[in-house]
Amino acid sequence: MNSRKTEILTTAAQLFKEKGYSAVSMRDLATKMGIKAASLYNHIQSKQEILSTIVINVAEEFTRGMNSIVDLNLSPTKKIEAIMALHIDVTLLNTDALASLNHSWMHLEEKNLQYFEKMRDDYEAHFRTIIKTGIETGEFKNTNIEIMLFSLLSTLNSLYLWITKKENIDNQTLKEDMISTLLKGIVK
Amino acid sequence: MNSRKTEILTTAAQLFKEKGYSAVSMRDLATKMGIKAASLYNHIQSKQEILSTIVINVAEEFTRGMNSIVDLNLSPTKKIEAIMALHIDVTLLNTDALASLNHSWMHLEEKNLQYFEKMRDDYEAHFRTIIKTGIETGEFKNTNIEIMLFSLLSTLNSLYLWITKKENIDNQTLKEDMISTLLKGIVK
DNA sequence: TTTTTAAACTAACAATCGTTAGTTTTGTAG
DNA sequence: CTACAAAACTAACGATTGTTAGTTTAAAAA
Repeated sequence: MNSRKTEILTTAAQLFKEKGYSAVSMRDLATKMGIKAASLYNHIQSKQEILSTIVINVAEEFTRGMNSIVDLNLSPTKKIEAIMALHIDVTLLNTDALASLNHSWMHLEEKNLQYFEKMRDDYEAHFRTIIKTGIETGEFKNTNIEIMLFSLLSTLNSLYLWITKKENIDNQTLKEDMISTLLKGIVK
Repeated sequence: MNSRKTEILTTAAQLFKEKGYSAVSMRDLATKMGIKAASLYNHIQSKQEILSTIVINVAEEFTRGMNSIVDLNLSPTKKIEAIMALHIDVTLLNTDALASLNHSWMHLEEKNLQYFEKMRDDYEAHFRTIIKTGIETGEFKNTNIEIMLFSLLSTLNSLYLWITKKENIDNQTLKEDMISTLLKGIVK
């Protein structure tokens, strides 16, 4: 639809990735787009709207993905593999937005902040349930569940920092190697 | 030594953890300390000095730790276990500072920025060498080395986000379970 | 050619930023 | 009691912040 607005959002996401939301001024953003700061307001309502659009859209994408996976009739192992594929796919398509999701979400205002935190907590709860089920069925080791959850999530959440440096790895190999490393470890 | 300066640094680290360096004003910091912004300058030279002291100190601690481990006569597996112990110990003692190290390092000025990036790159290179040796000796699987490195590092770097929530886990159990999860995976 | 519309512009606003200068308060050592 | 030093204060600075109001430009529609 409004392609000029899309350009603003993608440019802002790039800048937010480099310096964070607060350190990027509307004049910085305008300069990068080759226009004046005031001109931005022909397309967007506020700086806050830029941030919330970037963060909420990609958060909703994760939420939709997780909700689909939860409903599938799969083993816990296969569900976790599906979650990893979700993260890799979403991260490859929204690398810069994921930097804002990870670093700048706390600058969302009241309403969107609550909405974001709800989605994040629900996501984590679904993930935790899948791991717990895997322990109960005997697929997973009986190690501390929070440590397992945290290890998987922090690696998946950090993907955006690293995924663009490895353009030589194809999507399928990346998924397979990440699944192997995270599920089965690195030692023989 | 100067205890008032130390109070400023720890208070600033708390605020930087919540909102990031750029979003914390000197007036915010002063208010949290119960004084006026101008009074801060009796103890510190600039806002930048606060950030660089916080970040560089803890970065140097990691550098010293890694340099010690590299020199030890240990197997790659044992060296990686030592690195994990290092991260857990440093993170427990400097939780707030690690938030700045992870989120606000890019606001360091020229000289300290280069110094920080050098330490970070050297740290990563040492880590990579240990993994590579482990693959060569047959201790580790022959999976993509960058994926292994990234998985381990991103989990260890994210510890600060999570470690304070788990005060019920004692240090030793935390180390053992993290070593198990990261080295041997979660599936049986 | 005239009209309309999207998207840029200039100029300015009130608020806030990091920081400095100079002064006052407070507690301790002589 | 006096003198001194540490650490607070008030007041203000020039720069930058997000944003608004009103105007001009450029291209498409009539």
